[in-house]
Amino acid sequence: MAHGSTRPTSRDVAQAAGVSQAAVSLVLGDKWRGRVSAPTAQRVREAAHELGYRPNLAARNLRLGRTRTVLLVVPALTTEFFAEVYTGAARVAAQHGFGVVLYPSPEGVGPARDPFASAQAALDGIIASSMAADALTAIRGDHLPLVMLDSDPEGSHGATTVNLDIADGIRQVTDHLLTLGHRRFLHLAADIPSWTFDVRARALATRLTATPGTDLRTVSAPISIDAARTATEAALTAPGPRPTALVCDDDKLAAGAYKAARRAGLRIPDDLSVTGLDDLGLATAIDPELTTVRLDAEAFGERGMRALLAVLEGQAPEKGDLPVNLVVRGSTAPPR
Amino acid sequence: MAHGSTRPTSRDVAQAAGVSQAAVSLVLGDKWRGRVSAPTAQRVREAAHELGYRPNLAARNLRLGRTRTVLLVVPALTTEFFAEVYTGAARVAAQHGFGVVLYPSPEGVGPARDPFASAQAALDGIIASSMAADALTAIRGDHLPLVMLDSDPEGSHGATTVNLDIADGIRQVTDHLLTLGHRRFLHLAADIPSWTFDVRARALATRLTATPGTDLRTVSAPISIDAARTATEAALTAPGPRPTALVCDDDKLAAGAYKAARRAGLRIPDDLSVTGLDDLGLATAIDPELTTVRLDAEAFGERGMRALLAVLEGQAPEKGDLPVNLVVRGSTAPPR
DNA sequence: GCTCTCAAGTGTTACGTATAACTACCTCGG
DNA sequence: CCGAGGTAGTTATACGTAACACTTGAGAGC
Repeated sequence: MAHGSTRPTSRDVAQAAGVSQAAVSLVLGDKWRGRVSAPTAQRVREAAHELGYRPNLAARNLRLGRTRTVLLVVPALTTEFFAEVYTGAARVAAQHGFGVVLYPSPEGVGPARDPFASAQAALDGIIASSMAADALTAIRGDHLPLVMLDSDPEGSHGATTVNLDIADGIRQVTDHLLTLGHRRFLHLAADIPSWTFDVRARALATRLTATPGTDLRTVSAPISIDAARTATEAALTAPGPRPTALVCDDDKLAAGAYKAARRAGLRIPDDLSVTGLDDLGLATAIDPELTTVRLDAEAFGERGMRALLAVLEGQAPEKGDLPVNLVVRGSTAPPR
Repeated sequence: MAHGSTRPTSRDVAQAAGVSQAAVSLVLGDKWRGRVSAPTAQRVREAAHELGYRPNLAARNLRLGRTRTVLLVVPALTTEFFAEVYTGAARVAAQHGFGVVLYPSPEGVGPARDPFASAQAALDGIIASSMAADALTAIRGDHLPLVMLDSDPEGSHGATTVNLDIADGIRQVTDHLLTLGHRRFLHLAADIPSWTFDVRARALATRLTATPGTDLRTVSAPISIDAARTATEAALTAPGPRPTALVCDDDKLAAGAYKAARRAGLRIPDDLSVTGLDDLGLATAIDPELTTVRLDAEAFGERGMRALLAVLEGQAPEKGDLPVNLVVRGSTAPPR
């Protein structure tokens, strides 16, 4: 609402066009065929444009009982991953006349603030990343249609789940490293309780226990370059035979590992092969470029939004995980 | 709204508590002192909690004529910079009972889609980055209170502007390089029409023309690592004396420059000093760590939100640009 | 000439909330 | 005993929209 004069309503438009408010609603709602004559409709449209009329969305939402607005709950936007998820979701949403409101759960841990209080919006549904699960207690109160991203299909209390095939990505990474001849593995795990990271650990362990003669150690750190560096440095300087392959839960952790390797005097990939997961811009910014698993974040967001739209229309969402694929770059090589 | 049963309204709560709907509104709106007895108020709160009542925001917004929601228009979220701006803005907003809806203008160029159609929200005001200026034509239609981030204070048609003191940042960078002994400069400029980048070019040129014996060339590229690499590589292999200092419009461009230098066989900082601007996480992920200008994106978002709140309350916003400061790391050294 | 149908509208209502205006009861000072 | 003032509520209304139910006039069909 402007400061000085109040903004025009459909009634003002009606008066300007010399028709009733109902006629304005019909015309602007594109439901006028057979109810209003073409010249009248044109007059209404002109009057609306003349006055700079914009429908009051609060009133429309109240009347219709739905908002065509969806909430996307993500962890803090510290990488571009969820920004791309948002882009994909918003694109599909726009095609269906929906809007997407982004709710990045506050950086710090602890139970998130009420997303509804923050994103003052009235909502039709929610898409939430499992990494922002602490926000979900507040969410589950309202039992809005809910789509969970990268979440345990079993433990999601009936919410629809949309997943990337992360396990397959880790299998591809592991096979790549095994084929190169690596046997001693270190897993740099993300120190965040989330199904999506459990999957990584499980897939890696499964593959390696099935391969005789291999060895796996694990170290974990919060997802930050500094924390990853510290944790990796400790692991690399620990007693015992040094691992030759370092599998990181994501690209950011890998970037931290690069710095640890450098400090420890190890060259990548000659002394240590490193892999990431995500394929962020960061992956090609560091030297050598990172061998990693490409996740199509936009497609992920699109799929999530399509699933939610399906739920809203009472249809069945698409099944199956989204494929991922290994991108081999310069950070992996046969062990010396 | 849930699928099966309809969700409870304040009238349902009233009935459950044995009071009128008005009393419920008073109690839950915390305006009951002296109007409703304490035991009754308690009963109402219990009934509301029991039923899982959530006020219908569409109805509230309609009634109040304001939404306590603000739109933040930013360029695509390809770095964490605007994510942090959002964080700061959202924090201040939450303290005042406001929500922030994020509208990243679509990646592609061209006039942006109508932000209102996308973010279905009814809005009280707008904060917009000058880098997303193409979205503004649609915005200026509704004359909502508007705060512009990093925008020309003169040419903003009366919108409030909130700026970082980028010019001072560039001055600090330039002085640092001059003190180290550099005389031949290359400016890697962002190929985006925006006041914030004009400021950089002007500040750099001003400082260098005031310093006899210096030389400045300029090359520009879109803000992407690959584009920056290509442009820089061309400039570094051009005929004539090679620049010894490369001033980049932001950190991402600097990361591209690193790759160009590597390809050209130049070592940083021995053969070429490089500076960035932003201090993204990227700045410390690359090797050597980047000398850059630290922009406090969260403070920027906070300041922007406070300015908008001031405008909404008819007060005068804070004046003065936000300070920035040089962070010297390993990418700058005296020329050989 | 009468009914029937159809086009082109209009009148009215409800969505759920916040609040202004009102009421009824009680207490207490004079 | 009366009114002033406070307490504890209630009733009624408006916000702007969408859509249902209704009206009116004109022409078609017989």
